[in-house]
Amino acid sequence: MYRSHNCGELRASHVNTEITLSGWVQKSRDKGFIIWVDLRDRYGITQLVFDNERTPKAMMEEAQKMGREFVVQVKGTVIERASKNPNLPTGDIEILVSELAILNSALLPPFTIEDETDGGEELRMKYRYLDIRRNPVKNNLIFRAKVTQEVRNYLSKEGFIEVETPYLIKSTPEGARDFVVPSRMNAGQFYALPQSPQTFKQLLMVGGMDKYFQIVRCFRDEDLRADRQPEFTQIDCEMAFVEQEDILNAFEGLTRHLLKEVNGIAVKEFPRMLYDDAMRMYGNDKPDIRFGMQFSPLTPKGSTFGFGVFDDAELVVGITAEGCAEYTRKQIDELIDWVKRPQIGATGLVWIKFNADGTLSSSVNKFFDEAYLNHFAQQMNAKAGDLMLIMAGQTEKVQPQLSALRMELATRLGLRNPKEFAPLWVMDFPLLEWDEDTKRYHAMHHPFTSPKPGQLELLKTNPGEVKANAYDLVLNGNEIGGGSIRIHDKKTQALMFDYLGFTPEEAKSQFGFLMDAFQYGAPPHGGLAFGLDRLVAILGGQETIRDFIAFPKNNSGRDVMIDAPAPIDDKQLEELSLKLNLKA
RNA sequence: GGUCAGGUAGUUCAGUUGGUUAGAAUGCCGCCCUGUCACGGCGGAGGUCGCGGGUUCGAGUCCCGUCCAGACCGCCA
Repeated sequence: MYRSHNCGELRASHVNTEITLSGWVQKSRDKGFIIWVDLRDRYGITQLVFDNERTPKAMMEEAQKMGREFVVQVKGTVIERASKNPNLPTGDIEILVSELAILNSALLPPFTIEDETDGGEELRMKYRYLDIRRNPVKNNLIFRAKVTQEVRNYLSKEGFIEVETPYLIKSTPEGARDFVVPSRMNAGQFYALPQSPQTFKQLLMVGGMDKYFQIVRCFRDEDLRADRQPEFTQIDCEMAFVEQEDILNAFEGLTRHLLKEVNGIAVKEFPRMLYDDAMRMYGNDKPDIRFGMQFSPLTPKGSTFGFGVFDDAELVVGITAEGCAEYTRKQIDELIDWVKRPQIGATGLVWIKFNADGTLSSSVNKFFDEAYLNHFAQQMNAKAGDLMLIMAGQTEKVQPQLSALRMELATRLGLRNPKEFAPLWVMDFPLLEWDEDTKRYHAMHHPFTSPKPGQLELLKTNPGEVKANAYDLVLNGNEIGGGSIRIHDKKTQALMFDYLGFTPEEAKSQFGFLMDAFQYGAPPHGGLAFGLDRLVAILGGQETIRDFIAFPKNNSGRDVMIDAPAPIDDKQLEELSLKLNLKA
């Protein structure tokens, strides 16, 4: 038996108990006459004690040899400490060791195994197995397990069936780049790893599995970001015989359940917002509604502003930063520089201070007198002490720019409390999106999304105006889930492929299996998929998803621990009927 | 594909206008220490300044190239 207890559970009530513990040496403090060793496992730290009076000389020498991260087993007696440590749950006791076995020695770790490690990202990823010994990473993984457990609890209770769908499927040109896998038995042919189990879950609906879910890995061969991995996990769900309302209710229920069970928070509001309103009021299809600062469109007093920048603009819109009128010129200039950075790309930023004494001053005093500025202040609901920030230009440029500024200001003002959760449904997304590169419309969500009832005809005349039965679940300014009511009849699906520029032959060869299935009694259906990695990170109150993934990829899509991807040898290539064509 | 900021001791970093023997903290090693828990004291070891080329009397520092890693844009239905 390696252990009778773990390293986190012994208390004063265990004094005089004979116990066996196993774990890693966190640190030893050798005072010469006495040696304390912090023994660590997943559950906590327990202090071992060896001293000249009570420990045999040979064991004392053995104890002195133990370095960091040695794996040891001890038998001993729980004793009360002479000096207790209130910072440690086990701080009232220590173990007087009677038997010591070094189970394995350890090289000195390349970074310290502590909450505030001295290790950089790269080292931590190379030695991820050591990193996982650290509380922050370990606790994140445990937290993730809790979330997935509660997802299964809730959905199972609601009658959802967990079904696995294949990972080796077929490549399609729609959407993201596919990871492909060569087929040895079918020379010259390739599987693709799924970007999502979308078509399979729809086929499960045709198969009569009317409530399905799966916690499933998905793969997209696109460039990475801090919050984007080439393989990521979705909570994938689909339901048959449902309307949009049924789906919203079902997954609002799941989200409430998670917030309650995982975070102990009962969400009151679960508001819904139209996509058009989100864009108008927040310039963003995933607004963070933990704070206000809504967009205020500005209109001139008369027929024109008399200020070229505003008069020439498609949209003049501002946000009001409460209590920021005292920002210095330097602070405001810094904000202006911030929005002008290439990443944001704004051409400028107009500011108006509503001073505490009621006067108004601005960067555009030349063009607007105080009465005119007051007109703006009224339009923006500004009051004394507020700072108004205004952008003007093309709607599709100004909206994301001012939205970025809104988020940045909120971060600086401390309005984005990670312990506060504000979920939001954003609904009625456009069905199609114009793509400047290919000069054609693309499905904004995916090509299986159904248009709003009665809008099918509009596709012919005004495709950009067509709204879809599509919805996103937004939490604290992050899209954590998205879904739609699907098309479930062959005719509409064929029509959709036609509008998206597929020839009938292409549609048949790529998605014929789905349209065939629709001919055999496909029920109305719809669903939703949550991005689990991001959801877990947000529920955990953190920005980065990487530390909620046991073995993440780096910025270049590499696993630096196992050093993947890697070349394969010629024999393998030959088996796969592949020839490399590398540029020198 | 692009933009920005990086690569210096095991680790995290500093290094001025190009100028003597490249520093700090921490970790590591040794000795000491009668209750530590961020233990403490004294001493010590530890460097291909990512790599290659160039400018210069002289390069960690300037220039060019390259590799690696990071944030973002494009991309991600």
